[in-house]
Amino acid sequence: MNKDASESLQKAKDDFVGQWGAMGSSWGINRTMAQIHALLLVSAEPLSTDQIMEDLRISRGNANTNLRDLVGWGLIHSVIRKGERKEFFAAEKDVWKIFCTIARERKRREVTPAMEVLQRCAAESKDDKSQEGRDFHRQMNDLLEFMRMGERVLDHIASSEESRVLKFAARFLS
Amino acid sequence: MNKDASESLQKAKDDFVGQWGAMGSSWGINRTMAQIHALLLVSAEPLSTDQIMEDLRISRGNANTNLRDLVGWGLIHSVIRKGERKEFFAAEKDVWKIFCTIARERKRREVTPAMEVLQRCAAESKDDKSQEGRDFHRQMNDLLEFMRMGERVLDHIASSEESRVLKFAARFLS
DNA sequence: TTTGAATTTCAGGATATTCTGAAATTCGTG
DNA sequence: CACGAATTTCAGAATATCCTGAAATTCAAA
Repeated sequence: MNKDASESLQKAKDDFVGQWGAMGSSWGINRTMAQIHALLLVSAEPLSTDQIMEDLRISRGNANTNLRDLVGWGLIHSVIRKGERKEFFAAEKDVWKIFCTIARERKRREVTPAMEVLQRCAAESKDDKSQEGRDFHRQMNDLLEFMRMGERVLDHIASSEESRVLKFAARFLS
Repeated sequence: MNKDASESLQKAKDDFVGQWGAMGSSWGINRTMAQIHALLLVSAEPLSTDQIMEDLRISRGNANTNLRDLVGWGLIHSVIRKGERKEFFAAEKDVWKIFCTIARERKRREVTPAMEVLQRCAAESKDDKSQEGRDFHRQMNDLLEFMRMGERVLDHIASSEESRVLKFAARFLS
């Protein structure tokens, strides 16, 4: 992963990349994507597609697809080096920024569509006066309201300074 | 799903169950499990395995496995009716409680193991004095610290009254 | 415009996950 | 006990997801 790293450091990095990749699955992220992200997270220098292929023993197609997806998420970006023809990739390393990016993207990809479903189901049952109907409508609205609140809080967190959020968290915990 | 529900209400419920199931995938939950949960969430009465099989058109084995998993998550519980031999299932419907349950379980199943990995990687690189080594160690610790903070906040949220949390959220948002 | 390195695409193969259905087991009841 | 309803288990089938490798495409440099 980096020729300068000592053997034991290299082992620790490989460990991280491997484990982080395995974790990806349970988070609904494919293994390769999580591994590439982990690899770039602990790489001192930007890496080329070929370096990533070699390091993780994966095909070019696989590397390319997942790199594009990671760029799409905003978790990595490409780096162009003077005089070099090929593209390199580097990960955002600031944990707070990573968190905000993931929160923003998961909201866009998963939370918003879910809320649209709830919205529609609530609307469809608005005029049903039976007990069943009222209960269902209530349940949809409860879920909706909860998610709206969560969304607002996350938006606010993601658009605040880390220090301000931490200060608030500290106050909350005390 | 319930013989009393009007046709349009029935359609809204089916819509919810179907869509919620599809959503499950992107949240790393299998479709059937999400569907069963959705079905029980909007069912006025507890349902038996056979009713669930019929409603969702799934096999007994599938129904049984996923019901057990949902019980394991604490999202549903079985209901024994006097004089009835078979088991019925009902979902917790309070949104706040559902949230706390999911937060607790995902923490146990996903966050804690991830933190153990980070902990180990940080330890393995503690004595490496190279720049590479220091950077890696720092990165592991940053991630770890961030997750610890998140964990503490979530724990605190999940063990507080909903009203207290909402009050704090309101203050944060203002 | 030509050349070839770099990147992208995607059909088909490889894996992983989920589901079925029936047999095995459990367990309340007579 | 013996019966049979209810539940559990699990091998194999069905499906969904991911990966490979090679051909097609893009694009900078000459």
